[in-house]
Amino acid sequence: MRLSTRTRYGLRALMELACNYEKKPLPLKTIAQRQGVSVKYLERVIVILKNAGIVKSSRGSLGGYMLAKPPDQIKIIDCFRPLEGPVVLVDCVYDEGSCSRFADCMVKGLWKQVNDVIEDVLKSKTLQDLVENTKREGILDYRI
Amino acid sequence: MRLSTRTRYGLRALMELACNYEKKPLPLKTIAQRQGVSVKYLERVIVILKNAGIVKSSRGSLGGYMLAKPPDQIKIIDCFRPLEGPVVLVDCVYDEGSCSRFADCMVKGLWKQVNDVIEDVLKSKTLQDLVENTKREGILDYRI
DNA sequence: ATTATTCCTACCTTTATAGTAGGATATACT
DNA sequence: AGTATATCCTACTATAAAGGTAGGAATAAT
Repeated sequence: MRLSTRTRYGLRALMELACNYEKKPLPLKTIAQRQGVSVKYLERVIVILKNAGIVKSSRGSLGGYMLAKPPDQIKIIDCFRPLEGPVVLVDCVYDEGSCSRFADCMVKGLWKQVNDVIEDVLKSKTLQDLVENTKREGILDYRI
Repeated sequence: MRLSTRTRYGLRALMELACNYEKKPLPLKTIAQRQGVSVKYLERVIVILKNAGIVKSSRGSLGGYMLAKPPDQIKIIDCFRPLEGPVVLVDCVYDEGSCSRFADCMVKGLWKQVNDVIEDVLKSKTLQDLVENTKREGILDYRI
C-alpha cells in the first residue's frame, strides 16, 4: 500500500522538468542534488519515463532531460503507470477470469470502487496542475 | 499497489462470518473450502483479525470463529488496516518529518489527496453494506 | 583531447509476501 | 475415558520485489 521510491522520485523529477520546460536540458546530476538522491538510481528511474515517451533526452555535454510534451498535456496517471505499474488493487478489476471466486465474491465491488477513485484523481490532474497548486502555496522560492 | 492476499482472503473470510452472524461458530475449515484456500494459511490471516478485536473464537469441537460485533458496526477500514497496514501511500501524509524534502515537494498534495479518497471509501462502508450490495446483485444463492 | 552527460549491463542486499510443517491445547460428544 | 474436531503457537522456507551500487561504453560540446 506504500508507493515505491521509484514513483516518488520519478514524479518529483518530472516536477523539476515541468518547471524547466522550454529551457535548456536538465541533467540528472542537478535533479539528483536537489532531491538528495544518487544519480545512479535516478538513471534507473528516468529510463522508465523515457521508454514511456514522457521525457526525452540529449546526450553529451550540456545534455540532460526534458519533457516530451508541455506539462499541461501530461496527465499524472500516464507518469504513474510506468513507474508504479497499473492501478490494480486486485486483478479482477480488469480481468474477471483472474480469480476463480469472482462469481460469488462479496468484496469485488469494494475493490473496484477504491480502484476507481484512485484512478479518478490520477486522471484528473496534469503536471502543470501540480506546479500551479504549488505556486499558489508559495513554495518554489528557490527557483526563479 | 496490489493488495496482499492476506487482505483479500481476510476480507472474504469476514464476509462469510458476516453472513453467519448470530449462528454457530464457523470453523476455518469451512471457510477455507469455500474460498479455495489452505486452512493453514487462513489461520495466519484470521489471527490478525482476532488480535484486532474484529473476530472472536471458540476452541475445540464445534468451535470456530464469529464476528465480535454486529456486521453493521464493523467498518471496512478497521478490518483493512490490521491486514494490509495503515493506508499510507507516502509517509509524509501523516508525518511531515519523515521526508527531508517535504518543504519544497510539489507532489505531496497529490499523494495526500489520493490517500484521502481511499480512506473515505474504506471508512464509508461496513461489512453489512457489502453483504447488502451483494444480495441486491443476486449473489449468495449458495447460502440459505 | 577533455569533460560532461546519457546509456547499458550486471550485480547485490534487504524486506515482504505467501506460504508449509508439526504439534500443543481446548472442547464436545459418545 | 477416549476420540474427533477445532483453535493456537512456533519455526521454517521459497520467491519476488524494492532499492540500490559499480563499471564502463557511447555521445556531444568546448
